[in-house]
Amino acid sequence: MELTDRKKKILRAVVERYIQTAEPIGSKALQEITGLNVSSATIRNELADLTDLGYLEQPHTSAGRIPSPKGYRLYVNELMEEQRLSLEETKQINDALHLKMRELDKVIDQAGRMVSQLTNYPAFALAGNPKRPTIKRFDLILVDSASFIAVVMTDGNLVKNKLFRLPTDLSEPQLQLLTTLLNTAFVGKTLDQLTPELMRVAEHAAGSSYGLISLVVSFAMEVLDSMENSAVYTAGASHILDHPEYQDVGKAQKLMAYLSEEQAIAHSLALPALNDDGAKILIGPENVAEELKDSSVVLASYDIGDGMKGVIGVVGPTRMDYAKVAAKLSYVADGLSKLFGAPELPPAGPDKEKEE
Amino acid sequence: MELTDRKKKILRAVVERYIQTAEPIGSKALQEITGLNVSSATIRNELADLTDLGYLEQPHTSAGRIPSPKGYRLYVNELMEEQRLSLEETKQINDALHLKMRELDKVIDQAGRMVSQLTNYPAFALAGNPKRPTIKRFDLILVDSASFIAVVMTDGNLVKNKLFRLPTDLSEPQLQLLTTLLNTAFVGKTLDQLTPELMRVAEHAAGSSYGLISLVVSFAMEVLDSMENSAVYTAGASHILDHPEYQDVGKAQKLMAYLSEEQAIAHSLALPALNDDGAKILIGPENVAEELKDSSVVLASYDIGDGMKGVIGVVGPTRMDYAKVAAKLSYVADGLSKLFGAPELPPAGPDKEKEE
DNA sequence: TTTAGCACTCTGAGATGATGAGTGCTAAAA
DNA sequence: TTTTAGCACTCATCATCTCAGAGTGCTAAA
Repeated sequence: MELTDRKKKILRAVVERYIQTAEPIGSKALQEITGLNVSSATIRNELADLTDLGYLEQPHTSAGRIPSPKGYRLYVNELMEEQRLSLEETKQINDALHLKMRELDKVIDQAGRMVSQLTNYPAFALAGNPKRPTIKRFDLILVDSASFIAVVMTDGNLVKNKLFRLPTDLSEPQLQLLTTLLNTAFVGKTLDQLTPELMRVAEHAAGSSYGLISLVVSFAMEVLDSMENSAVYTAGASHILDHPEYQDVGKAQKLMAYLSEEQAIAHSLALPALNDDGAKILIGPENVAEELKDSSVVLASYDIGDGMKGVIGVVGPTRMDYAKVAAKLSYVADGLSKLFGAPELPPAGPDKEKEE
Repeated sequence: MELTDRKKKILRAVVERYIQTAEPIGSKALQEITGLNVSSATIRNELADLTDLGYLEQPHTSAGRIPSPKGYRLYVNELMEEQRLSLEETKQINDALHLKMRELDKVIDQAGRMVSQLTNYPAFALAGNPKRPTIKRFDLILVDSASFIAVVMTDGNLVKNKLFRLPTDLSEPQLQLLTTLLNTAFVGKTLDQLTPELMRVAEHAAGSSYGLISLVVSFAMEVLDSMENSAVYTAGASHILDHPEYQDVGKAQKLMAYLSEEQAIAHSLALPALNDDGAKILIGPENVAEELKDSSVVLASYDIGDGMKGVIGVVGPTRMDYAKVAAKLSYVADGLSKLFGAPELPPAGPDKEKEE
């Protein structure tokens, strides 16, 4: 059954007011802020209807009404107006995004922090890989006779390195041989395909430096493993204490403890949203995790390139300012997609008038 | 003026009991737990003395006594017995330390998390460099005609890399030339010494690929910069809510906000302790930071090698179990020093009976 | 120097009652 | 049929009060 326009208008007023004040709102106040030309008694009747329909709740008999999760859902789906960010806000985000950008990890971490600061809610961010990552190439760099650097590049264009210091000496040709060997034997393989048999074959081929094979390969396995179990970056957990719904320390503690369970966030919350476009809003009991049943989550996904995607999101009370948060989050997610999509570099020449 | 033995015994009992219960303790209870064969009235007299001397405090006229910061200090300096870790505890720490260990950053982060979990207090960890870092060598790896990997190694044996994708083509000889050029021009320089003039000279020498110089060098500058402004890893902030002194949300919030100010932790707290050996304990007002004036901090430093050191620490209420925390922290710090000090690798051959 | 005794202080937990916001219902008005 | 005014009723909140209990400081005797 569709709600009448008047009911919608009242519901919307309740939600928006409650988002601001965190206090139940009564018929008289609604009469004023809705601008409807009806008496408070009429509004009371409407409120009673909305309550029967499950859109509103009453903390106690003689308090005003607050939105129920169902009420928020209707609000988000139908009543909420898309929020435009102010110029100042977009500028702020752009500036932060174009700050120094190093490794993928750091960018994601930084983006999470920014979102948290921007929204005043705790935020999390992660990169997820829908395919199983594989190794794309190996390079070994001789540093001195007893140490070398292994550089491993994956098909997601992620590059990791590690410095190995050895108890024995090592020569350039030896390293060259190893590099060729590694590249022929292990490139294109997923974590599972790096079997002990494969290792044995390669080790055999490596002759006297067979021990190094397993060292470098186990480093490569670590890299692949860390890509599959994507790291989750959280930021701004202390913001939950800003909001009156978490003045009860017990509640705050539960939520904060959940936020530090990175794997829970990754698997039950973020990864399922990896392929949804736009902002996704999960209100109270819509959340799978028990700890989030009376909080809400807003998520947005972004493109990293090479088939990789990422998710960034915030957690807050159900009384969250969904319109604003969703707008900011989408904007940041778009910004990240663009950042990753853009060629790494501006055209080779910097802004100098030099010419050879 | 030295305290009498009896006074010390009483003070110690007050501190240890208060650490356990977080509640003021009165003369009668002390009479029992100290085992002193004197009446509660005598103890009352002693308590009055200790209070006059500033070692104890009274929350209100008719409550028991609690230790003052000065009391804790005396306890920590003279009365506290060194805590031995149980076998189980040392095993737990060892296991955690020998987990998969990738990059320096991750190890430090992981160690912080572990300490937090171990002590139930929020923890932080960082690496600090007493000298100004310099670049030790550059390597460029051609990936395909339009992209290459820059590998930068610093004198702290830290290796970082970055993948560059170019809008124009690139050849192996070109890259070789660049590598040589970078290594001759910029090795051994600190961040400050990478002047625009130096850049100009090198760019000139690079001929047509002069633009790449500035790209790689600015990456190197980022690396140096990130080493100077060492990252701080914090973990377990939610633990502060476990303790009754932070049931007041306002207090908890202030402390949590402070904990997320990484630079504050680094500069005013951790780095000054970089060269102290053993555990360092800062009680309440002994802390420089305003936000920590009624909390305590326990710190321990560890060796990373190559002159680099690191600090790991926890933050908690002044009513912290100093003995236990200091013991755990020292143990972890020692473990880290050993971990970093050990040659990266076991002897080249793994545990196989193969021989060529 | 120690102890017993006692008056005194102060907190914390209940109990009590007034206040006021807000409701639901009824009956009249539109 | 919908809207409105009127009114009795409910319930949280706040301030006030009392009371018990824990713990103290002081005095005078041991």
